[in-house]
Amino acid sequence: MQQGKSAETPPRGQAPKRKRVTKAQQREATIAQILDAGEYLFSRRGFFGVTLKDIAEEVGVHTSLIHYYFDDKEALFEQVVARRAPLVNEKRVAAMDRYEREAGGDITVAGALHAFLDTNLELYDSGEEWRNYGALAGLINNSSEWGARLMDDNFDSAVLRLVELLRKALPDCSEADLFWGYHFVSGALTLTLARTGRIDKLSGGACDSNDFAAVRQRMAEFMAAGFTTVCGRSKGPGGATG
Amino acid sequence: MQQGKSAETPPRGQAPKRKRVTKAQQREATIAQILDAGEYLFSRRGFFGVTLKDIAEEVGVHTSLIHYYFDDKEALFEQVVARRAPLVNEKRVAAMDRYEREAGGDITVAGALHAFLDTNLELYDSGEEWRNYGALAGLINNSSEWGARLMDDNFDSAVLRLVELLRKALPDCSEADLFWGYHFVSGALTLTLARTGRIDKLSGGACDSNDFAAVRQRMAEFMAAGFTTVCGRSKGPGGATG
DNA sequence: ATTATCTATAGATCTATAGATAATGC
DNA sequence: ATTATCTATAGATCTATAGATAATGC
Repeated sequence: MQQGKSAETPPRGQAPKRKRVTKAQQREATIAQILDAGEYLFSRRGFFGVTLKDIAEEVGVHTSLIHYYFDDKEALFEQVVARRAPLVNEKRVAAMDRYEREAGGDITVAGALHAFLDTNLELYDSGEEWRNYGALAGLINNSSEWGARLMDDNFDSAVLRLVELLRKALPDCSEADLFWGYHFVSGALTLTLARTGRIDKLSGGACDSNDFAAVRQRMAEFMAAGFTTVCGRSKGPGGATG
Repeated sequence: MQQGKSAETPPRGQAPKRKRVTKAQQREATIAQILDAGEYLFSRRGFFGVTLKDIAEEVGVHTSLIHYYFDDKEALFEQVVARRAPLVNEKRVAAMDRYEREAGGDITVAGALHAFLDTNLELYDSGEEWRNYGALAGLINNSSEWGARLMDDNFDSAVLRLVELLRKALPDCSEADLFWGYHFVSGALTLTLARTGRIDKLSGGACDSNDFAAVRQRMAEFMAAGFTTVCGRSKGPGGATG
């Protein structure tokens, strides 16, 4: 079913192996291939549904090579998750910083959510590796303890920055309302990233799991209205529900 | 770590085995225990993270007994999912039917969502078995193909009934807006059911993953505001955002 | 000399089946 | 006689390690 180790097709779109490169380059390239393959496979079947052999075959190397580069399966999984998280956070924070600067004192819920979500949805739609990574995040976010811990470790900082903006937009909103609101956003976002295809079938074709542009057109406004309503009031004139 | 096979502690709250019962009763009891144990374990670690031996030990029987009652591991998993789905759907539909009857012609988005969500959140908080089942649904909903198919097979009917009500409340809303809205609701709901504990830590204690009453107080109104805003207009006087 | 990769294998599972045993059913 | 449960085991993995091999590094 998979492309196997045919020398013709370089696995997962990586460069073909061994082509006049230094050892350091070769090392980095192989590690990246293993992480890519793990990301791809873990995103479909979860931690326990993937064997090191699956990953090794996807890359076209022997299983023992994975042990050469990674302590164990769990460490590999955590590195898969950790690899792209910093860029996710940087982009989120950069977008929110920019928004805050441009908004001056007039921060709105919708504005903050647009900054947080739109950049993010674009990133997670910007290539196969990001689509896989998003689907993996979707799985992890709905998994019990271990998943919650991984989400904490990797994504909390930027999320707290969002909540800070929301707090400025809704100064009278309770902490519980703010964080439950974020919880709803988080569930909706990670289900989107998971691209399970459920909404496609359910909607009889009106929606397409892979149409992130459609999500961007709706999600920030949808959630902003929720925050504004639940928190009981918008922030003064020119409120957030536009 | 688990309670093992101590004869004193009946596993998963089931009745102790073999107590003057007919074979049919014994059969049903054992099957129920296996499904309960599977539900519990699958909800924490997913399909691949649980072995038949894990389940057998949790129940206190031999692994081969699971094969006696179930074709294979996959069939067991599907039966775990299928077992409680009819009751979920019945309760959802009954609540929505009642709401529609009582509302007369004046169906609101918030009313429909309250009917769908509140009954559901209550059910999923009504005992350990329901908490486990909800967490399992949370996992499945964010899993790729197989998960989406299981959700379709088990939960579509009641969901389509909800969309029907929403369509009546928002007659000018596009199908895409309706179903994307449901997609957001679905993600938020299944993350809630998963009870991962993430929001507890993130909010510094302001929220508690297990406080479904707090979710009930917020979720329907939050989502109703989202639908109403994204669909562009509410349905005439006395609209839905109250 | 170092290191990227492979071969070989240990030891521990895992799912599933065949067949034995010990109850209940009638 | 039937059936709920257990014993024993086949055959297939799975993770991980030890040690060999074949490149690059200097």
